[in-house]
Amino acid sequence: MSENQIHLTFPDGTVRTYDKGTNALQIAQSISAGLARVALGAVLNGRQIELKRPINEDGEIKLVRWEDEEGKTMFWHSSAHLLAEALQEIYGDVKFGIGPPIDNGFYYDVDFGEQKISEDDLPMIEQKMHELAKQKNEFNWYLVAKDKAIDYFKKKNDHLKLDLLENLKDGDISFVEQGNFVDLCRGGHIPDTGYIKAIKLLNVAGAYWRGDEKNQMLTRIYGVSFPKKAMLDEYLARLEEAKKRDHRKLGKELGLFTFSQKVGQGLPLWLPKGAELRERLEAFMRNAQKEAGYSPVVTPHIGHKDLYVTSGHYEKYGADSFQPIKTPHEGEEFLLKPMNCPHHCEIYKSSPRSYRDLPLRLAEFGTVYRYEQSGELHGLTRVRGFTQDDAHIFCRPDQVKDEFKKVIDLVFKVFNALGFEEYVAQISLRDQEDRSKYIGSEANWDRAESDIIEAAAEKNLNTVIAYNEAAFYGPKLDFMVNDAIGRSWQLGTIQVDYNLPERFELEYVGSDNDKHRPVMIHRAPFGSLERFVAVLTEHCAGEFPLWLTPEQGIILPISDKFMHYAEKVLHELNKCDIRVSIDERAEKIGKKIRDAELKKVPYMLIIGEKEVENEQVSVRKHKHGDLGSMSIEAFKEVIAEEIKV
RNA sequence: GCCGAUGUAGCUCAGGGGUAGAGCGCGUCCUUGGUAAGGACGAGGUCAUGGGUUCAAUUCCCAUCAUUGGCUCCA
Repeated sequence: MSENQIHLTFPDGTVRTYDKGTNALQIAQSISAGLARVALGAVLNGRQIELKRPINEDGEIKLVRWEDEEGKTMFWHSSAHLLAEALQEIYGDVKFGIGPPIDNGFYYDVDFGEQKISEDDLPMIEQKMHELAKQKNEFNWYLVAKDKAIDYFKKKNDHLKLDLLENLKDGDISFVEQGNFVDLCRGGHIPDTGYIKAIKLLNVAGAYWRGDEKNQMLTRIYGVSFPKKAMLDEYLARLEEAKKRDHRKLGKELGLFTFSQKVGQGLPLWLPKGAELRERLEAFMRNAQKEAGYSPVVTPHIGHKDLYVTSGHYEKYGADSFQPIKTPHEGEEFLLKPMNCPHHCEIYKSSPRSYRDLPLRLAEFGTVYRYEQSGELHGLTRVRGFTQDDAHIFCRPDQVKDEFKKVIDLVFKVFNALGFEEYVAQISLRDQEDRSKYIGSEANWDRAESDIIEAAAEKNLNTVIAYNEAAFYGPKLDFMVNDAIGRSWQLGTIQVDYNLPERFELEYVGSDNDKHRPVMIHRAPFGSLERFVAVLTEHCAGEFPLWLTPEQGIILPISDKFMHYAEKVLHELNKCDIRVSIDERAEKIGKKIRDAELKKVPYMLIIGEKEVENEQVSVRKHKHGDLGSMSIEAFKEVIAEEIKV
C-alpha cells in the first residue's frame, strides 16, 4: 500500500484503488464512459462533491446522476447559485443569504435593499438565468483562509455572509465560483451551468433571516430547474393536476363548506353536503370509540378564565388568544375554550376515582377556538374554530404504554377505512438544549418520552424523531399526511401529559388505599374534523368512499315520461338508506350523464322505456361507464357490497 | 403578525379614466331525447369597503377588510 494511493468503496461493495488527487470524473471514466457522461457529482463519505474536486482520502464513494436524490440536490443547489448570479447581474448591489435545494427545487434568500421585487420580475430573471446557463460556466470549488473570506465579504459589505462566516469553524472556508459570481459554499455542484436547461421561477416570498422573526426580512425567490425542458413541462402539468385536488376548490364545487367575511375569517360554515359527510365520520368514530371502551361526555364552548389559569394555558397563550368575555354585572371572565382537556379534568374530579375505574376514557367532539395568526389561515386545514374528535384517557402510570398502543390501533382503523397509506409518524420530543420552556418535572418528561418511543416501536411504526417539537406540557406522537401540493399536515395526534393531572390535582385511590396521581393521554385520531375532511378531500380528489359520500347515486330519467318510475326507484332506494336523488331537468341523457360525472356522483341510474318495462335500472359507474341493466334489488347489493369493504 | 400577489355576475375569468363583458350555472319557453354539452329568450354586478387625485374613478393613488403564495407561529 502506497501513501500516494486511496481506497474507495463503491455502493456495490467493490473497493478500488486510485492515485491520490484523482477526481470523481476520472473515477467515473474508469468505470464506464456512460457513467462519466451522466454523472453530475459524487458523494464521498456522506459529503457531496464536484466531479473535478480532487479526492485525497479513503472512504465510500457514490457517483450520482440526476435520477439520484443527491443528484437532484446538487442540481438544484447549483441552480440557486445561477439564480444568485442572475440577480447580481440585474440588480447589482444585492446581498445574498442562503440558497439551498429543497424537496422540489430551490430558493435563494436575498436582501434587495431599497429595491422591490415582485412576481412580475421573475420572467426577466429567468431569462437572465438562461443566458448565463448557456455560457456553460464551470462551478469551481476552492478553499480560502477564513480571514480572507471575511475580508472578501466585508469589501462587498455583505452582512449576511459575514453573519454566516461568524458561525463557521476557523480554518479554510470553501468558495464556489461560476462566471462572475462567487459564493460562500460548502459544495456539491454540477460541473457547469450548461446542464441547467429548463428553469421556472415560481414565486416571491418574504422570509426572516435565519428563520427568526426578530431578524430582517429577506426576499425569497423559489424556483425549480431541470436538465430537460420536457421534465419541466411534466412538473408544471403535475402542479396543475394537484391544484384540481385542492380541497378549497373541491369544497366549493361539491358544496361541502364555505366561508363568510361577515361570520369572520377562519370560521368555516359547513353546507348540508359537507355536514352530512362530517356526521358520517363522527358516527364512524363514535362507533369505534364505543368498541374501544370510551365514554362520551359533552362540555360547553366556554369556560371560566380560572380554569385555564389552572391548566396553564392562560399563562402560555392568554395574550395571544381571543380575549376573555365578561359577564355584564359581575365582570367574571370566560374564555372560548381553546382545548377540551381542562373541562374533562373537571369531569374526572366530579367523583372520587378508584384504581378500578382506570383507565377512564372521556370522549367528546369538542369544538374549540384559537386565535391563529391571520397569515396562517388556510382553507379548512388551518382555521380559528374547529372540532376535535378529542378524548382524554386517565390511567395509571403503568397503563400508559398499553393505552398508547390502543390509540395507535384506533388511528390505523381510521387510516385503513379511508385509504391513507402514506403517512409519517412523528415523535415530538423536547428541545435538547433549552428545557426551560416546558412545564412539568424532568422525571415525568423522561418517562413520557420513553413510553411513546417504546409504544411506537412495539407497534412497528415508521417514525421520525423531531426534537423541539413537543407541546409545552408533554411529548407527542403525530400522524402527518401530505396534501395535494405536498404540504404536510398533522392529522391524528396522541400526547402524553403528566402535567395537567398535577395542576388539577387529579387523584385516584390505589389498591394500597393511598392516593395516587393519574396520567393523562390526549388523543384525536382525526385531529380536527375540518382538517381531516380537507386532507381526505385532496387524498381522494373529491371521490369519497361510497359509505361516506353525500350523494351515492343519481337517477337520470331519459324523459319526463319515466318520472313516475324514477320516483318509485328513489323511494325504494332511500328506504334502504341509499342516498340518491333524481335529475329532473328537461335535459338530454348525455347532458345529465356529463353533469353527474363532473359532480363525481359514484352511480348513475338511467331509466327509460326498457327499464320501466323490465322493472330495472341501467347502472353507470363514475369513471367506469355502463355496467348494464339490473333489478333494483341487484343494485342494492352492488352498493351493499362496496360499502362493506 | 411580516413579505409578495389578488379581489369584476352564483362559479371560472376577460376588460379598462367617460358607471361593464364571455363561458358555465340559474329562470322561462321550445324540444321528450338511450350512456360525457339540443335550441331560443331572459334575469343577475354600487366592479370588496372607505378615503384621495380628476370635469369624470370600477379603472390611478392611499388605507381597511378578505383571499392567496411564503416566513414566523401552531394548546
